[in-house]
Amino acid sequence: MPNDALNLGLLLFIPYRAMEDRVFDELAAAGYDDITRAQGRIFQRIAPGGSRLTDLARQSSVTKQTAGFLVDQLEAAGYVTRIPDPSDGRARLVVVAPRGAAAVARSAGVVAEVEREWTAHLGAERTAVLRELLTDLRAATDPYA
Amino acid sequence: MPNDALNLGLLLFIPYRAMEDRVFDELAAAGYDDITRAQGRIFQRIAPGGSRLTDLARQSSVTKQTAGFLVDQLEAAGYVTRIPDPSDGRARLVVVAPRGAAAVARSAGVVAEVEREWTAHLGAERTAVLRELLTDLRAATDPYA
DNA sequence: CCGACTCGTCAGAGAATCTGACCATTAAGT
DNA sequence: ACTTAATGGTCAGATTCTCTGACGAGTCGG
Repeated sequence: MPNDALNLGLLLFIPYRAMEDRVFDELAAAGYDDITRAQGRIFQRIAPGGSRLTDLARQSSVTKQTAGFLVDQLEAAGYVTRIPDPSDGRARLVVVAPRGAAAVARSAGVVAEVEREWTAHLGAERTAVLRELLTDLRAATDPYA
Repeated sequence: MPNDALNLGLLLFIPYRAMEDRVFDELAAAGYDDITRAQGRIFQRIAPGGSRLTDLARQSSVTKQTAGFLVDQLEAAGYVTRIPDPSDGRARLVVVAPRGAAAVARSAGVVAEVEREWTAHLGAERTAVLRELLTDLRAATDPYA
C-alpha cells in the first residue's frame, strides 16, 4: 500500500472483510459450506421476529429481486422459512429456521473470537470506543436502522 | 434492525457501504459511469508507482484471475495501463492512466465531503480517534499492508 | 369503490467470482 | 551450470450475484 493515510471507506473495508473471511471460513469448516457471502449478508439482517423481503433488500443495499433470489437459496438450504405476514396480506416474513439458528450460534462464536483478537490488539477500552463510534456513525449512514 | 449491539463486522460494513454508494453515485453523475464497484475496489489499491496484479488481488481478497478480469476492463476504459515490471520479467505493473487520475481526483472530493459529514456528526476529535483506531486495527487485519 | 402505492415475483441480461490447467520467468539448491 | 521449486500471469469454463423492466396481488386513503 502506498499511503499511510487511507480514506475512511477503505479503512472500514479492510477489517470488515477480514471478519467476513474468518466467519465464512470457519462456517464452511464446520459443515455450513452451502452458504455464500451474499446470502450471509442478507441472512444476518433478519430480525428476531422475522423480516420482510423489502426490508432485507433495503438494509443490505440490494434490489428486492436480488434479495428474493438469495432468500430462495437460503430457504432451499434450510436456513430460513417464509411465513405469511399477519399484519399485511401482501407480505411474507422471512424467519430463521433451525439450521439457520445453528449457523448463527456457530458464527457468533467466530465473531466473538475475532473480537477478542482485535481487543488483544487495540486494548479493551479502545475497542469499546471503536464500537461506540461505529454505532454512532451508523445513525448517520443507515437510514433504515 | 433487531438489536442495538451489532457485531463489529456489520458495524464496519454499514458506513463502508454508505461511503462506496456516495462515491459511485457521484462518479457516475460526473461522467465516470463506466466504472463498477468491483473495478473500483481493485483500482483504489494501485500504489503510486504501480502495482502487480498479484498484489492487487491479494489486497482486495480476490483471485488473480478475477483481478485480471477487472484490470482488463479498467484498461479498456482508459483508467489504467500495464507496463513491464523492470525488476521482474514475469511481472507487469498496473499504473494509473490520465483518465484514472482524473477519476481519482473526483472521488477524492466526494470522500472528503462524506468525511466532513461524518465529522459533523461525530465531532472532529472523535472522528480523528476513529481514524486512528481503524488504522491501528488494519495492522491486525491486513497482512499485506 | 377507485386510484395510488407497496409487496413480491417472473424474465432476461450483464457483471463478478471461483477452480483448474497451463506457460514463462525467476529463485534456490546442489 | 542444471534441475527443481516457486512466482506472475493468462486461458477456459462454470457458477453466483446483481440489475432493469414489467407485472399481478393486496392495501389504504379519500
